[in-house]
Amino acid sequence: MGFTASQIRQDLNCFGGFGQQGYGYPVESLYNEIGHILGLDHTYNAILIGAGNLGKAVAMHMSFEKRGFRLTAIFDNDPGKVGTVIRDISVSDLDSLEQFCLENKTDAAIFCVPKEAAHEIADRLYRAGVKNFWNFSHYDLSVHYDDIIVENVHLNDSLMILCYKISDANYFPDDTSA
Amino acid sequence: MGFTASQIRQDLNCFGGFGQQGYGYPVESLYNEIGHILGLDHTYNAILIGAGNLGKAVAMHMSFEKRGFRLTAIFDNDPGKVGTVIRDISVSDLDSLEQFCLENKTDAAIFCVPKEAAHEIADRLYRAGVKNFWNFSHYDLSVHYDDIIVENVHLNDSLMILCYKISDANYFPDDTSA
DNA sequence: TAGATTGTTAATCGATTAACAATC
DNA sequence: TAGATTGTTAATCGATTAACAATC
Repeated sequence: MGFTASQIRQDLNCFGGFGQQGYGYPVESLYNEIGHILGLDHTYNAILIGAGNLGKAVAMHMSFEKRGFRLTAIFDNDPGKVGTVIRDISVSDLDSLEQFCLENKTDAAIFCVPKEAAHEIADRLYRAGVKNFWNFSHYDLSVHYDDIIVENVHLNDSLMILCYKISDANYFPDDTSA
Repeated sequence: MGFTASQIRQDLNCFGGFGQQGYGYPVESLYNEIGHILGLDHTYNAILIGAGNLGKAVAMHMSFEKRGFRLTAIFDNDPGKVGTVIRDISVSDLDSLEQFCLENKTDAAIFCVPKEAAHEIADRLYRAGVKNFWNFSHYDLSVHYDDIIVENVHLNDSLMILCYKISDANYFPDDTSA
């Protein structure tokens, strides 16, 4: 993966000693330990906001259980989508968001809404007590709150990075630094 | 955004001096300069491989023109998808991939295929001369080639990072380092 | 002139790498 | 014992921050 042996040892030792000098690391138990450090053995309840193409893709293709989550509900404000079933979950009306959060422990929100709707819906989630976000919207959620946890997936940034890599390689064809 | 003034100045000066001492930076021309540095004023031709939910979401919601790209074709191996239209582009059969690349300059591939198909299709693209990838597949394309450019969007990693952030915050509630 | 802001050098900080003892 | 591999300290490297001259 391009890491040095030294780096691996340093990084692991931030969390403890997992190997045995002269013998090596026990692969399976180290794998499990890393999963434990990451918190993958939790089961955080997550709700999906937005059942468009992106929301659908995320709902259908992610192995939430392997990553410490469980998808408990899907919300959309489009009446045409409410009631449709995605991966065994019936899409609920966004109006019932607060009620659902009141009745069901909700640890995180997967945020697949257009930029225009982001601020308002984020606000509703925050007031309903949901403060952890997997944010696919092109919107900086951290602007308004300092006690939320956000992991951003900003595809525009990613695409611009690709553009830069291609352009840079074209200008400096022999540069192998990338 | 959490950067210091010093860092902004240092970073900009990697590419030149864009401001005027005592006066400031001209916002609009600096914005354009950054776009130029990133290569956003290019028009790279990109093809989308995979017209599933994720591929559809990417095709429909990304402003390719603003990011230096133009979507020129969409391919899928599912006969049920071939011929359907996504954002004015008719989905082509994956069999015609090589022929298309032969007849149309193709700079990059947006790679929305399942892990199982990734290696084979990446190989076909490489042999057809496509060596720049926006990679949504859970597959490490750089394993086989050292002369390709890859920008990865690995959603599993992102979700595990969120899981870690939540778990870490729960263990150390007063730690503001995140 | 005084205040403000960039360009650029120097100082600081943190992460990566190297080295080596401890251990199998 | 010899070879190999981790744990841990020290050295190196690079990035961030601070400082200040140049300039409006």
